[in-house]
Amino acid sequence: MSHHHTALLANLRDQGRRLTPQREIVLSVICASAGHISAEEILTRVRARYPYLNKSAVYRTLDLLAQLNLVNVTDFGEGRALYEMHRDPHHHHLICRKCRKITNTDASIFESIEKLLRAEYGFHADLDHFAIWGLCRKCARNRKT
Amino acid sequence: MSHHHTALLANLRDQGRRLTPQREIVLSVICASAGHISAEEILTRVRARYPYLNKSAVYRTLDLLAQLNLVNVTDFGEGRALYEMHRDPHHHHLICRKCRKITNTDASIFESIEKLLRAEYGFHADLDHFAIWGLCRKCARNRKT
DNA sequence: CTCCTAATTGCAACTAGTTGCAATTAGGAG
DNA sequence: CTCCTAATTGCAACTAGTTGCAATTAGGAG
Repeated sequence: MSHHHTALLANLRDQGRRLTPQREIVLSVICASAGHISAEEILTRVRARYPYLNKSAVYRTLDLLAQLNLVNVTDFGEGRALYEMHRDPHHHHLICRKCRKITNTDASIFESIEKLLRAEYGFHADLDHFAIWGLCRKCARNRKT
Repeated sequence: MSHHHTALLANLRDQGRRLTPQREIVLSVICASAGHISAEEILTRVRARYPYLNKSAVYRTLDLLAQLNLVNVTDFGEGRALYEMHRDPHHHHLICRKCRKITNTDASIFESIEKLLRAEYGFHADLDHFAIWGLCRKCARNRKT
C-alpha cells in the first residue's frame, strides 16, 4: 500500500466517513491500476482478492470517492463511466460524437474559466479532467459536403 | 407538428437516415416537452400515443438524435441522462458534487475556448449546453473548516 | 407499381447498476 | 475492555438500458 493510498484513506476518515476493509480494497484496486478503469473491471479486480465483497458496496464506494473527489470519473461515451486516480498532470479529452475519436489537450485551456467561475459564482469547478463532446476535424468537414 | 419539427426530420433524411414513424413520434414527443426530459419519461409519453412502440427503438432513436446533435443530452448526476431540444439560448449548468445544487450561467463563458479548440485542434466543440461539476460556494466553505 | 437491399424495428434474453431493509460493525464514550 | 449508535454492508429483488438476430420496411431503381 503506497503512502499516497494511505493519505487518501485518512482523508476519508477526516471527512467523517468510516474506513472499512471494503473501501480500502476498492481504493487500492484503483490505485494499483494505471489509467482509466470501469466500475465493472474494478469489481472484477476486487473480487480477485476478496471474492465475497458485495457489488453494491463497490458501487457505493465509487459514488462516495467521486463525491469526495478522491477519484476522477469520466464519461467517454462508452455507455459506462471510467474511474481514475488524481495523479496525472491535468488534461482534457475532446470526444467526437460521430466517430468517437478521442484527442487529448492540456489543462491550461480552462484555467481562465476556472477563475471566472470562482470569482463570479463562488463555484469551485472540477476542471482538471474533462470530457468535451463535439465533432473532430474530419467529421466536421464531411458534415458540410 | 411544428415547422421546426419537420425541419429536423428532413435533417435526419439528409444525413442518409430513414424517416420512420417511430423516430417521428420520439422526436415530436421531445419537441412537445418543455425543458429537460428523461429517456424513461420519453418512453412513457411515446407509449401514451402509440402503445406498441418498442423500447429499444426509443433508446436507439435517442442515441441517434444525440449523435446528430439534434437534441441536447445532459448528465445532471441523477443517474440518468436528460434530453432537450436545442432551442433555448445557450447556457451552462454548474452542479455541486456534494449537495447537487444546480446553478445556471450564460453561454458567453465558453466562447473563447470554443474558438481556441477550433483553431488549434480543428475540433467543433458542443459547448452550447454544458454540465460542469465542482463544489458550490457553501460546500467549498464547509470543506475547509 | 414492383422489386430489391440495406437500415431499422421488435423481441427476448441479458447486463450493469440501484434500492430498501435487516444484519453487521467502525469508532467513539465510559 | 464493554457498550452504544449511526454508518455501512450484504442480500435479494428490481429497473433502466443494451444486445444479437430474425422479421419488417423506407426509399431508391427500373
